[in-house]
Amino acid sequence: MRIVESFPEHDLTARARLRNAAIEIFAASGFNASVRDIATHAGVSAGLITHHFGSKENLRHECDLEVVRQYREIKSNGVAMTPTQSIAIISETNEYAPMLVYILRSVKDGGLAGREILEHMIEEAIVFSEEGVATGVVRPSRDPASRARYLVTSGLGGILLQLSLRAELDIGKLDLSEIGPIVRGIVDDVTLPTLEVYTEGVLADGAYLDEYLRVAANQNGQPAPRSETERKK
Amino acid sequence: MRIVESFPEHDLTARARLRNAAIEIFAASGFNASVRDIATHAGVSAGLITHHFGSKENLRHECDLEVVRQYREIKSNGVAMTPTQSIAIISETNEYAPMLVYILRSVKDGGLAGREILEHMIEEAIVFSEEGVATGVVRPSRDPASRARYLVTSGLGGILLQLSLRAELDIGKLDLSEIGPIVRGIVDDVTLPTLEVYTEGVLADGAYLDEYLRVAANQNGQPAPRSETERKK
DNA sequence: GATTCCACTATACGCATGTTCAGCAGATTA
DNA sequence: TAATCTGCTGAACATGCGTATAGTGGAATC
Repeated sequence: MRIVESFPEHDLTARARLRNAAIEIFAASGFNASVRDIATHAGVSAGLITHHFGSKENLRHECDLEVVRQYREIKSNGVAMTPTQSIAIISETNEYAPMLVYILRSVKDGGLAGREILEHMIEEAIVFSEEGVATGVVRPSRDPASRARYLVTSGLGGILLQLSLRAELDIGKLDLSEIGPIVRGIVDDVTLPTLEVYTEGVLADGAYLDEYLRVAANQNGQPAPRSETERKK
Repeated sequence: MRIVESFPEHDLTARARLRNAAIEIFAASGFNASVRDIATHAGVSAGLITHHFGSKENLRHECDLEVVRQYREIKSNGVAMTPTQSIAIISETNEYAPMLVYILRSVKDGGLAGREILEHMIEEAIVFSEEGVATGVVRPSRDPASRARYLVTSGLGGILLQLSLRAELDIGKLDLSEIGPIVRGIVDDVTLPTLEVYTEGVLADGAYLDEYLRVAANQNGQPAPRSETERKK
């Protein structure tokens, strides 16, 4: 007996193995990796990729979907937390390394998977912040959505930047087994200053914030409202 | 009469015009732009680039040097400030758009110019923080160097991430005249949450920080000291 | 005025890429 | 057993890339 619908059910098909090989190569070598490299790594010929996926772009798209699915699956078991913590936890399981690096690369250059996961993290941060405010752990904000977006993008962006400096993400191949220690090193370095800033702030008093609020209140149309309209689209 | 040493003095030489065209194209289209595109934009043939610079890599290197030089020149007039403020100020002058985007792109993919400028910003943040502590504007930190690095990388990384989302930095050409408004929009959106976090923090009390300090003090060798040794290299 | 020099162009070479296509081997079907 | 189907291969094609090279025209030098 044979399975007619080839793809959605069990993922032991050659097609799925090909896609997983692609995820690994994309993670290790970046999204400019050649289809020949992917095919070689999967032990098949280059033409088979076109045969199964039609084009490299389609293959990339299916990798995106699969990676997002994996991420959601992992995340569904745990509680909502800060992106730094999520990355730290995921980086502890070596099996997740390809997915993790794929995601980081995708976030960095604005890929579909990266956008999706980033927005997911922001949504997560919003509810996490609301809950924290309700239980008295987190301070309320004048603009909770903006703060959530800021905290997520700066947290994740900072890690990405440090990763660019430590791992040579952009040049040549990357040994996926090295990514765990590197990420954990970054998280370690970042934890103390993050906690300091999150609990004590950086500025000694509220002069700058008060000044900004005063200016923003006076000019009702510049620049705070501009940022609001821009945020909507 | 003719100038023998062609390059360092006044920058009206064809070679310099070629390099400036390269900076503009790299900024508009990314570092994968072809030498033919650069040559066309400069109104010359592709072979001339090889003739003057030897290789595309060398051209890129000279662009890096020039952009860093321009950045230092602009910065030398002003006071040290946070990277977000620096970017905001530079983004207000349209003339600087190519340099600004070139820098942002270079930081994003770990280029020489990006690394140099990032380290420069961190050094700047350290002295700025020291001065602030001395005058009572900035709170002292348990690890000032780590905090400076954290603040710079998260600030700049966050802007880069938001830029990836708003401008299609990675796909196709970018209209350099649009970058000013986009960057200013990002800065506007980020200013309030930044000021909030910097003056009030995010967490309501010091429980998490105290807990971290207690754990770090107990295990003298893990993980805080690890991060110290890693930071040194 | 003849010669040398040099910025510059046009063409072409070698290479890597994504994709196409004719064909093959083995399982399935008749 | 014969026919069919299909996952798969190997070679080839078109394209875009960085670079090498031969050649040209006009200025500088003698």
